Amino acid sequence: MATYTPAEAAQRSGFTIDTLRYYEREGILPRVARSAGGHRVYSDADLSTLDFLQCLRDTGMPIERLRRYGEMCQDPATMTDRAALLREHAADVDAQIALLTRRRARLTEKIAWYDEQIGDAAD
Amino acid sequence: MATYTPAEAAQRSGFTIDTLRYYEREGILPRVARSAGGHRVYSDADLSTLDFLQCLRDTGMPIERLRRYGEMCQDPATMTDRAALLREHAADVDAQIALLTRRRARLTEKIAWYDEQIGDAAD
DNA sequence: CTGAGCCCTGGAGCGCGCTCCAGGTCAAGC
DNA sequence: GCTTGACCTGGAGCGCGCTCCAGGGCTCAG
Repeated sequence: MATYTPAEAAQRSGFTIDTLRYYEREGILPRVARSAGGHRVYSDADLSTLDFLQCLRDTGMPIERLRRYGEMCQDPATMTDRAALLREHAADVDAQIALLTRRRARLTEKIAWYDEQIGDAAD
Repeated sequence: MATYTPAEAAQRSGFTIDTLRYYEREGILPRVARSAGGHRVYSDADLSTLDFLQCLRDTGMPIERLRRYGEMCQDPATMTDRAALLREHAADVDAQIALLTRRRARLTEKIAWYDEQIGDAAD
């Protein structure tokens, strides 16, 4: 089991050191292990948690919901609830993708319209 | 050509009255016509502009970029630039959709994992 | 043992995109 | 004409998600 300094954890996770501290303060990330002197020592498990958190953030899950998920992860009896939360979130993501796709089509139309205008002007 | 009060424009566009004023102040929306007493009078053209702005906002175009697009729309000589801006934005939207789709797959995996855990526990 | 560079904590500050407020003007039904 | 409610302007405030800072402690190469 490898361990990582805050700087390493930041680099590998893609979050900044400040964000890692912030997530820990907010209870999103479980309390990270410490060295004798109080410095954080990240484990592989922490990194994989961070990796999944990145996925949730990328898909627009708000901090407050992330916090609830993080809390539930502390209690093994909450698996069903966690799965439910993720299923709900997945539905949100589907809606996002659907909206974005519709809007994207709109952009295509508008671009085509511009191209037409530009073409006409060239005549 | 129908006209609309601020309240009607807000309701039809889906933006709030405050947001409409804000967009106008920021130069995103061209200066809206006024009544003798100084009240805004929105036209069908304004509403269709707003509708397209909604599309750009929904796809995450930042205010500053919106402002530049709005400015360019004042000048008919900028069609090519506008088309270029939209093409760039469309590429961003494609990237967003692609990322979201990848993350969505990740969620599916995680949910499946939870379901497996829950199933095992039930035995 | 020392110095340079990480890291610590608590709390303030920031950028975005609105949202709200005070204090006053306009519009329209009665 | 008066009242009621929508609207005006300029500017302050807010919620989110970080990001930065001061003032100090840890660590490790030399």
